[in-house]
Amino acid sequence: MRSNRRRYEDGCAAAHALDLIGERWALLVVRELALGPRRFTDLRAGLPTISPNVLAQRLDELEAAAIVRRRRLPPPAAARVYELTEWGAELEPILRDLGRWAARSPTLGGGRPMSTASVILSLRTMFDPAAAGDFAARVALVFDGEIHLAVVAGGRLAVGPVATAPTVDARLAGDRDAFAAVVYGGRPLDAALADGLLALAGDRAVVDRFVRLFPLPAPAPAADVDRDSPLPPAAVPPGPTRPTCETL
Amino acid sequence: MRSNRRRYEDGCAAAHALDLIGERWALLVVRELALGPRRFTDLRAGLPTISPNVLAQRLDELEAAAIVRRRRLPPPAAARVYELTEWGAELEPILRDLGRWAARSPTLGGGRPMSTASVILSLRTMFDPAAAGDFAARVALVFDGEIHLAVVAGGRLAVGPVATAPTVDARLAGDRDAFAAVVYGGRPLDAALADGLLALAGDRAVVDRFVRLFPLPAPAPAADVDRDSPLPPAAVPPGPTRPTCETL
DNA sequence: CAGAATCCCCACCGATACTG
DNA sequence: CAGTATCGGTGGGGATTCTG
Repeated sequence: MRSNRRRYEDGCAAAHALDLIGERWALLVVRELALGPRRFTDLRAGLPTISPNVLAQRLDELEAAAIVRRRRLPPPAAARVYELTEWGAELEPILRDLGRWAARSPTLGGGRPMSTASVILSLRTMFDPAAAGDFAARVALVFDGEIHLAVVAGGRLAVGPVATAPTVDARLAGDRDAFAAVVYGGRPLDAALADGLLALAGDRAVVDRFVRLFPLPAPAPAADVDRDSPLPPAAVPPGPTRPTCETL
Repeated sequence: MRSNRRRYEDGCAAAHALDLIGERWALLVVRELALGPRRFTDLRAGLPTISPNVLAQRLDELEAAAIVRRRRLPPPAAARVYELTEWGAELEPILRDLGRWAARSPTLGGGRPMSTASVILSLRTMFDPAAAGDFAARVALVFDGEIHLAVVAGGRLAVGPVATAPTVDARLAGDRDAFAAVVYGGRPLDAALADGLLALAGDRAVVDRFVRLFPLPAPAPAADVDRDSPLPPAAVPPGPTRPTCETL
């Protein structure tokens, strides 16, 4: 049954990549695993609308492709967890590039819920060194009790989960989506604090600065309404050939 | 009908990217357009197993997403062509990264046919500056009568279609897959020339060197046969947290 | 030749129920 | 908690046909 899996019979390596992670949900499972091992139920929580049978099938396929490894934790936490292999973890930059590209989509709509992994990875994706300058800070983000440490220094950002509460300049806890609305939706921090969706401890000025380090890029032009425009915005020589060697 | 398109209701930008280019065949259509405008029939030739209705639907969706633009060529070539928008063309680096990642797949199998676009893009993907050193050359690759010029200089490669025959050090014409077998399959050039699948003109030594500029990386470890390995190769602290801030 | 329309079929997906 | 079983819906594969 597994043998008649639908495949592109194409020698292109990118097509093979789609054979491995092109099925529905596959890349989002990778996203959910990007910050560390997760249990089956954790994955369901991060992907609220996936069916359990589909998730199980994707995990089987990703394991067969050597992207995901299945592991049983030693007692007493006798749980089964899934984690990325070293090679599978190399998909994270691609995931970031996809996110950075799609952030310019003219059809991107905001306001939809994000998983914790999405929020943390989006910070890695959208961090702007120019916006950071020589700003330096340590900020803790707490969502669903999970602590994530963000360290900004030297125009770089490192952010990810930590096991124990670190010493920080500020700590922001509460609702992921409220946090995303402040960082990406331009919602005032005061508003999120006022309705109790976020709670702040420590240096307020640091947080005010921190949430502005992740600017959204300007969207690309939307699709033209009238199709078959005889002349494109920039004149292009007719025909299927376009020299691309002008870079040398 | 088009309104209930299946979508991830997920605020993550990468999920939105998959809403746009995650459907089956979508990214391969982008691949076929990466080297310039193509007609419907050209696309079918590069994607031999796609159904025409599916291709038409993907083109509609990609156009609605502002990734593809539809254009009617002026007479006398009264043909309709599809081309990437500027924003759509920014998917090419992601396509390359995907190909470079998948080239390490333990389940990558060779020998399947590649479209012309795949072959040319694969050269951009797998070009190794270290292998090139200070080698410099101009090589023409002719597949199905389409001329592609590859220029190697200063540890860089530029390759793409050209309209008219350029002055080159060497010229290789014939079968795409035979060319791929020489570059990626380690097949001796002599064998391909002997079959008549490839024809060489100009400096043979240049071609011998050129085809070695695109080394395949070593594959990643395959999936472990015994699942639930209690201890992974490298000991990992149990639990869903893994600090990732050690880079600072 | 370009591409839209139609048919059938099946694999996949989604949802719910169920079980060790 | 970690999946499996089942069933209905749908989108894709493939073939064919039609039209400009």
